[in-house]
Amino acid sequence: MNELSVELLDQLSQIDLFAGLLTTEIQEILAYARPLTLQPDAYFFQQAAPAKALYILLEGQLKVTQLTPDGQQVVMRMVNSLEIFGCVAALSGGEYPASAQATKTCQAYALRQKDIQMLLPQYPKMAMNAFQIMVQRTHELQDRYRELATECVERRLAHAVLRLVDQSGREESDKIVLDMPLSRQDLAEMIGSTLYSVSRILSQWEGRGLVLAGREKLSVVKPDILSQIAEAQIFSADLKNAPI
Amino acid sequence: MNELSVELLDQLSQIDLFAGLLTTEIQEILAYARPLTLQPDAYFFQQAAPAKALYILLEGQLKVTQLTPDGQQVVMRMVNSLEIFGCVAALSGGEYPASAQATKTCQAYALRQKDIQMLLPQYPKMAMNAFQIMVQRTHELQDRYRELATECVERRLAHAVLRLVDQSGREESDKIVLDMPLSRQDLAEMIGSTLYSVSRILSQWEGRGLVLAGREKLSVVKPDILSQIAEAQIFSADLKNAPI
DNA sequence: GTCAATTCTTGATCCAGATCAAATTTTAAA
DNA sequence: TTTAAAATTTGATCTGGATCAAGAATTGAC
Repeated sequence: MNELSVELLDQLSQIDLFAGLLTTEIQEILAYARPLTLQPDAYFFQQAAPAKALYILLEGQLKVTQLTPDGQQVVMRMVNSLEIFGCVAALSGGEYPASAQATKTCQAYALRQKDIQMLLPQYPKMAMNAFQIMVQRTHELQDRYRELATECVERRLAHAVLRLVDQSGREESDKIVLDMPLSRQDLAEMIGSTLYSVSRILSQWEGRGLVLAGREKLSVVKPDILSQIAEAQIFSADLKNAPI
Repeated sequence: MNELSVELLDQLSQIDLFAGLLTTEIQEILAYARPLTLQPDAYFFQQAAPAKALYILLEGQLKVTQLTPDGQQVVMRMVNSLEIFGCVAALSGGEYPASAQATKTCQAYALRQKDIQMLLPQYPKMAMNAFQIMVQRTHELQDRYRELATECVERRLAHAVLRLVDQSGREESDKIVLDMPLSRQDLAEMIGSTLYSVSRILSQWEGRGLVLAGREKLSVVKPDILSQIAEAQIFSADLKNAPI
């Protein structure tokens, strides 16, 4: 349909789903895609809605969350540029198991389920990529599950922050800035804790010069120490009786 | 290679991975598979070993576990007859993210990674199935993650027991028997708790006539009440002050 | 600027469930 | 049958982190 710019195509070929495909093939596939823009806080889809489309995020950021029957929220995943989400829709078809809500202004492509079903057999390479992505996703989720089952809140928070740094950290001279609105509540929902516990730990980290925390802002000053906390080389508790 | 019996082929066609395939196709695929038998407690593969094969469980049962750096175990999944496991190996190739240990005598087929890579494009239907299975797996894992993040031990245990009932419960006249060695420790590892907490809850359930618990044995007498506990319709705590 | 709405901090308290410590029961092996 | 090993129960205690409560800081609207 629409002609895609060279830069855009260059971006698109970086998407895992399209790895190894020719740009002409990507164009053929995207002929079926519908572009859309969402403002922060808007939803791509809501939990339990019929899964109609898979999305490719071009620009922006969003979170995938599940709501429990009693209203608690759990953040399953943060999605960044050039990642796909709503994969369940791709084939299984049922309902979205979670909601997807923009945390920044988002530009994305939507691929309808019936188009995907038609396209996947036509582009086996893409099917393989999709499979690969799901395996990867399961793998990550397993790690987080183990983390939640066995690690204390401080370590889980360290892991979560480091993951965010990896995914969307912008390096400045003396720190790594997380360019997104990120409340204590958000962090708590990522690690299965409460905003109070997160606040306490961040305050303590800030006191030790590991991070800079503001209202819905966070920068990491010493990622290496954070890694040590995440990997249990060091406990904050150890510092209490540490020699000066 | 080997001729497969009619009964076996009938069983095999029930496997999700082979859904929609012709029995001749299944035979072609399984020509590449290597059959193997494992005694209880033996490992199909260990965590961090190079992922060389995907397995199809014909008969028996096993558990997929992750070990934390400090030696705690987490049960990621119980695998029953006609399910596949070690899917990571199928494509991504890296290392097994978990170990697979037989809990009963197991009969399985192993499909080597290189054979899978060759077969998948040849049988697009199978590739679709594999994808579907991974989506399903992710879905389940998400649910368990949310459960772990938000629910109390008693409810998580109820969920876990009901899942086991679904997967491998054998119905008797007055109860549903879980035909597998199942220690308090095993259950604890499935829900991210301790054997002490599990023991206390099972004792309490037994006192209320919901289950029959023995050494490495468990039967469910009132699955409906267990469902209510799992879904928080009822709390054990409520009973303390309940009218007689 | 002022005001109101959010978000965040921090102290105080509480509790589910982990940990510890002994029995006790079950099972299997000698 | 005796005995030892493993699994389980159950009481006692402890504690990480949730919950509650009350300000303080930040932000945006007017």
